[in-house]
Amino acid sequence: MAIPRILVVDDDVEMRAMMTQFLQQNGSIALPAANEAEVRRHIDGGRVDLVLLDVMLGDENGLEICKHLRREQDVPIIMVSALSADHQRMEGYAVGADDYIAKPFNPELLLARVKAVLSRTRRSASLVHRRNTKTFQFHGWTYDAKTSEVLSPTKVQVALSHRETALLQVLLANPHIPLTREEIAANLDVTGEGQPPSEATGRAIDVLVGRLRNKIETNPKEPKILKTERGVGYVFAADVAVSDT
Amino acid sequence: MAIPRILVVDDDVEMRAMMTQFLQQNGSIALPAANEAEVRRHIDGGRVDLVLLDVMLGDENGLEICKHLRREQDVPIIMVSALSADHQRMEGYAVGADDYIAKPFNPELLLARVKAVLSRTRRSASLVHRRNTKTFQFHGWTYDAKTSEVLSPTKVQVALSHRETALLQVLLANPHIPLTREEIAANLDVTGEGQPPSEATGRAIDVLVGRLRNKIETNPKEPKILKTERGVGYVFAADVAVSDT
DNA sequence: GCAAGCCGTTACAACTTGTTACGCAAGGCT
DNA sequence: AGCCTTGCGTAACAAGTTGTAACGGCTTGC
Repeated sequence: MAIPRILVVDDDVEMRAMMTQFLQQNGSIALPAANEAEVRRHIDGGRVDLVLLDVMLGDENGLEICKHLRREQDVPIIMVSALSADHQRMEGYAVGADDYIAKPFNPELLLARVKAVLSRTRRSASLVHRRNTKTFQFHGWTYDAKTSEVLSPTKVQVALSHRETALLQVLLANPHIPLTREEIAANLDVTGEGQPPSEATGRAIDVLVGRLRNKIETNPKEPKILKTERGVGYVFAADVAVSDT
Repeated sequence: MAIPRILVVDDDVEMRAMMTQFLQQNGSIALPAANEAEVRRHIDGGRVDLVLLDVMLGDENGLEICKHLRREQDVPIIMVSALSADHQRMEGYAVGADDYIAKPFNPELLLARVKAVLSRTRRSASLVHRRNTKTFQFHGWTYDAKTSEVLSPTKVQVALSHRETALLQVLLANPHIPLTREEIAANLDVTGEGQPPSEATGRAIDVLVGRLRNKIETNPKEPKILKTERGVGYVFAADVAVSDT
């Protein structure tokens, strides 16, 4: 990320000065504010990556401001307050704060928590776009997670059904790790997005595995990729190379 | 989001039992683990939305595990520890933890912080996930996006197929807006997660609409909810109330 | 009114997918 | 070694899903 812009909201001038100065020394841009109007101006106007919001702001209330912000904004908010009782903290979380830090605090710790919230925001933002854009390669085969297409070593497309695709995804995510039928079933249903609420019972997984083998094993009688772990379950026994697209 | 799946990592059996039980009572799925191997197994295998990670795990170290996970995973991690000195907390944040909670802790506060981290993750992620936490009401009917369940005005569950559910979702997202067959088909495939790459041609949508009407219209011959827009397509003609879950 | 579309509906066929049953193979036990 | 129990592969089946096609009624414009 670029240099983070942090809005410091506190009506105590000294405290605000201390915090802004400290943040700036540690590589952030710190913007001061003392009331809701100023907060709003900054957020609506420029980019703000995180808000450090004091709870007691003269005749205004940080909790209220947080609640208002949450109604329309996803901006990360860390509440800062001398009110450190559990129920007061929980009130902060209840109105949508990402963290709640009691005063007085260790500035280094504040910085650590700011960084934690910022990196969680960043990681989550990039995740979604990446997740479905991967390509898996194993034993010459290719599985494209975006299109759910499977290509044989000779680059011929092979048609897999819903569940076969889901099974392959589960297996690809766990190469060389033996999975029980229960584990497979549970993850299959997750992939299926709740449509079939049936956590497949009986021998369904066995049959499914057999069908997948028929499609992706050169010799289904002697599986090289999807091996049986007697008494346990199944293993995806090939090395998997994952590449972003 | 669907029900959050939380991995509880602690080598103290009682503590782990307390935490898992509490989380489950509060609407999460809690998965127990006691060492890095088990953690890895769960994370690689199934979906895990958040990890509650104890620092002192017999001869293993939660900080190390956290560091390892962060090398390849974006999964949210909350460290839990009896080590509550500032430098110990900061060590937790330094290895990539999203939060650091000192033992002993108030379970309610733990829950609040878990929720805070999860919702930060969710907010930063995408609308797609958010969409699945809602309940839609129209004409006495209820559609729960989480479970894909449909309840009739008399609260009897009605079974919809994959595509019928997908169709209903598309319509619910566009109340009172006439949609062409092409628009519907395109959105159906998005919902279907790329499995059937067929952008349903011909009269498929008509038939699908007919089938859905048979299930959710009091009198399918005279549709009050899913109306036909002659020469255009179809409209979801009921008011929709959306509520978060 | 009448013809041309447009739409509802039924019938059908292709697929998918879980269940059952049968037979073979792998280990364990004596 | 030989037998026996248990687990696994798979073929056959049944239930359900979903797109296509065809027929007939209804609307619309002339």
